[in-house]
Amino acid sequence: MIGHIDKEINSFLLSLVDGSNKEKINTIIEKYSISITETLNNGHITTNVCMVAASILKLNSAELALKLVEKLKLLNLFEAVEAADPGFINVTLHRKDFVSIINSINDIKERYGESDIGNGKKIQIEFVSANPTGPLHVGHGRGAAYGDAIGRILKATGFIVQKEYYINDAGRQIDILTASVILKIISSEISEYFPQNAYKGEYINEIGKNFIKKTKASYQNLESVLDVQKLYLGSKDDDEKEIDAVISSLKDLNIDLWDSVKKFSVKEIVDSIENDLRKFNVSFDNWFRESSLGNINDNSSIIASSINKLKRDGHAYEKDNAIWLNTEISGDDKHRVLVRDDRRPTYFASDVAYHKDKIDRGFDTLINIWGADHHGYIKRIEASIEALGSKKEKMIVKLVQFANLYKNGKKVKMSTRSGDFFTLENLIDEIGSDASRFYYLSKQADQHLDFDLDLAQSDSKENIFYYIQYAHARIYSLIDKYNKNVDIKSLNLSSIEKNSYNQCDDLIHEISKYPDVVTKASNTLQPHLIIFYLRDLSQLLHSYYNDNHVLSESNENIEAIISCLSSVGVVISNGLNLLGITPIKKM
RNA sequence: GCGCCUGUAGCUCAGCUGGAUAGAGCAACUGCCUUCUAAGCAGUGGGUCAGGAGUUCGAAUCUCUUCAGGCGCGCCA
Repeated sequence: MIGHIDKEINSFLLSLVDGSNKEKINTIIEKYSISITETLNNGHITTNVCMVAASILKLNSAELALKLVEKLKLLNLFEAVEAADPGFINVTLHRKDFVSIINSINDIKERYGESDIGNGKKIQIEFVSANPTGPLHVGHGRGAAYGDAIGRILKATGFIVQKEYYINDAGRQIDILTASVILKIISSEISEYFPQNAYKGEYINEIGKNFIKKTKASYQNLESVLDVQKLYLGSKDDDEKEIDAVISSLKDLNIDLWDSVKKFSVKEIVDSIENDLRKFNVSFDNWFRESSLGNINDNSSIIASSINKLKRDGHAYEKDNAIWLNTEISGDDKHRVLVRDDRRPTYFASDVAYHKDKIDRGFDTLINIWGADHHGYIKRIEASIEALGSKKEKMIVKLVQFANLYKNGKKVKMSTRSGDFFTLENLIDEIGSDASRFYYLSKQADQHLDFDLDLAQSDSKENIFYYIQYAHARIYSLIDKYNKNVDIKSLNLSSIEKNSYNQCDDLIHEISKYPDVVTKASNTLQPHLIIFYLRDLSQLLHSYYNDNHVLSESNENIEAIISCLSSVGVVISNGLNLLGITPIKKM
């Protein structure tokens, strides 16, 4: 129906102007909206086109509205078409058309809400990408839930989506991890030495033990392969220098042991991260390793060729023995170092090469989901994208703010270095994957979130997660009670169609809004819109349920009601699925 | 100092590509379980949308400005 009106509006607009003003018409078409009304008081469909047109063409909006009303009436498609101040047009559908949404939903089920607005555009979403130096914590959980949800939403709206995890398996943090594991192995046998800046969590111990178990044949006696007396070269005055000294002496002492512990540790941690994410119902299509960008000294590597191209094109230059990138192109406030004066590349250099590689892989849009503390990093990456000859608009960075956990009314402390923290796995074990995802997504991603564990487990209406699930469960238990084997599509809708039963009208109106909600969530990358919509829909369902005793209605009414409630259930289920949450049928 | 985010009911938040009387939950008060799940429903009270100025037929929404809070500004990752 909206399609019909849209078409009519376009020809109406063209009739208002002569050929020279086509540009203004396009502006109007871009700006006006046509949508399902907020409440049934204003009919079923509304548009503000006359007000928008009036302001751009300097005409009177009320007069335009009257003209358009006449035109729409001539179509003979609607029950009523009315103008409302100061220029709204409200369309009331024939009852049969208004109700027909029930059958279409029951017909296409899980596809209701899907669209092709993405038009097959290829989008890549890179998220989580936590350093493989320890388990995922609750901060990572929010990015995981968010990235996965927008992946599902974009896919449902016609985009081709790839979800990618970038593994920082090269660089200093990994060296510290490797050193930590080796020192744990030694210290359990030989000495107690452990630098301040090494990783200390229990998981380091576990990795050490597993390494010994799996490789005891080749490294039976650690003392023979590693002369630990030489370890104490490091200066103990400076924590940073100390760990660096330990790293380089461990490498010098036995590079084979170093490499094999490094490989083993990264694998152990990546496996455990993948495992946690699986429990969280998050999967990735691709795991990209920083190490695959290659070595800066190898001219054929991605990282070297990226830097060489930047230098060739005059965007990167040498100064003070380092290589710098001019990032002013994007409004960054200073130039950034790509390669240090000791010829080691910075983290930024890897990221420049990584983004070049992503663009070379042919995506139309790259979505990066980063912790909000990285926002200062956006401009320099944009600059590198432009400098490499692409458009910075290709990349969209979505920032995810920190989440604070509260338990028994108190903030749960989190600190990574001490090794004592609340992991994502802890969270899932405590309240479940679905409730966790729900609360992570219940607020805009770029704003601080207070995550209340007690609320997420409580039995009250305040716990929106269960409020929505309860609505879904009520519908299915009612259908079961009516007839466990009912074929919904065979039910007769006539008593709602004939308006002899209209208590479901608010529900019907609400479910007809759902596709707009999904579209908006996709356009704005905001999954929380779906949560708030589902809460409103659930509220209408609970209210209806309380006021009406379905199974004591006439047979004809029951058939129509069950059919309608089933379509409501489909919508709740579809919405939850877009968030990666499994709808429940029994509480 | 510069950049980003935020300020809406006592509390936690929706609403922000401008649109119809500013919404919801909690808390307070009042009702509803012999009937399909009370993890529910109905009702009452509660607002200078931080302050000011501007653009507009129309501003919580856009612009400017002031105030308040958070975060970021490494040859760290």
